[in-house]
Amino acid sequence: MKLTSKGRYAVMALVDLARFDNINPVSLRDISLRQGISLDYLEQIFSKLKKNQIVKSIRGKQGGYVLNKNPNDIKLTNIFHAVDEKVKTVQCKKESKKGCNGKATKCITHNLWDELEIHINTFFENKSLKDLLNNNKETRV
Amino acid sequence: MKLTSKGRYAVMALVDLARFDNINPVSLRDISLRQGISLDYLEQIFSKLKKNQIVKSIRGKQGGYVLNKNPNDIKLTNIFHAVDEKVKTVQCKKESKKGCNGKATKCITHNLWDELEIHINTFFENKSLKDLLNNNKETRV
DNA sequence: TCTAAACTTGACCATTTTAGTCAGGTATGT
DNA sequence: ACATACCTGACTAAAATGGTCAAGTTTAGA
Repeated sequence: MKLTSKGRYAVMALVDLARFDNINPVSLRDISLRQGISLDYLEQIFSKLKKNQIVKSIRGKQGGYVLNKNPNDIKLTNIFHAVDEKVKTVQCKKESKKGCNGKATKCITHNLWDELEIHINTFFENKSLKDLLNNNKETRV
Repeated sequence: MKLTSKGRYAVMALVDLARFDNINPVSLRDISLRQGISLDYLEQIFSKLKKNQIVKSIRGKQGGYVLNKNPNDIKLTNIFHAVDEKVKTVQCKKESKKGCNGKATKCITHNLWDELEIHINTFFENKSLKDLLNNNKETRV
């Protein structure tokens, strides 16, 4: 199981944004340069972040993006949800309470994968942008 | 981030195996039928499980596979490692202690991804086949 | 001894996902 | 008016996924 770069980039970009948006909006071009992420790709990502009210955009010259919430209120789970980075451990539909893979019974390890999904999502729910900013100030290894 | 079916199948197959290998070796054909997994695919998976000493094989008629260890000593992490299901959250090389993506400095969210990786791996290290067997007897929902 | 069941190995492949690129827009501060 | 920046959708090469297929070897049991 691996994290896609869409999710990774989204978080990187938002941390970058959070550090620089104190006064002026931050342009994607700047983020692109600082973080080494393709500008075109960033635009796709920010389009989704905007749809999910995580950032606001200011168009025109001197424009850019600004956080739309307090960094403390932006959890990893919100970011990942916005860019469709989701945790999937089971193939079977969630809705069909019993029966996986067209069988009459629940697959033998169903509970395990549910547990795993919860385990991972808990991590994402407890981690906010604020946490990452602090963490980064310490530049701890 | 999602679990691949190679990893999922490996665990399903081993739980199945653990339940039936008390007396005789279990054939992949049986597992295939019970779990609804392609026989050819199972063969690939068991070849790896065998290389990693998780199962033993008995060839010939009436042959099949048997666990090579106590279910309590087979952790999820062992199974996933055997079938190359690994948790990857960073693109950057582990070895290069400083510097991600060819940059001089660590990427801004590096610590986060490391934490996440540890968080997930901890789950895998603490879960054994034995746990899954018990869990399944209870048939809890 | 013959045969069928079962493991063994390696090549092959269609589909899907990923990680972008490209080409055009539109809005707005100076 | 023009440069800067956001906005949108189509497109695509490469990798990963989730298998299939073919051709073995081994061994129990009739």
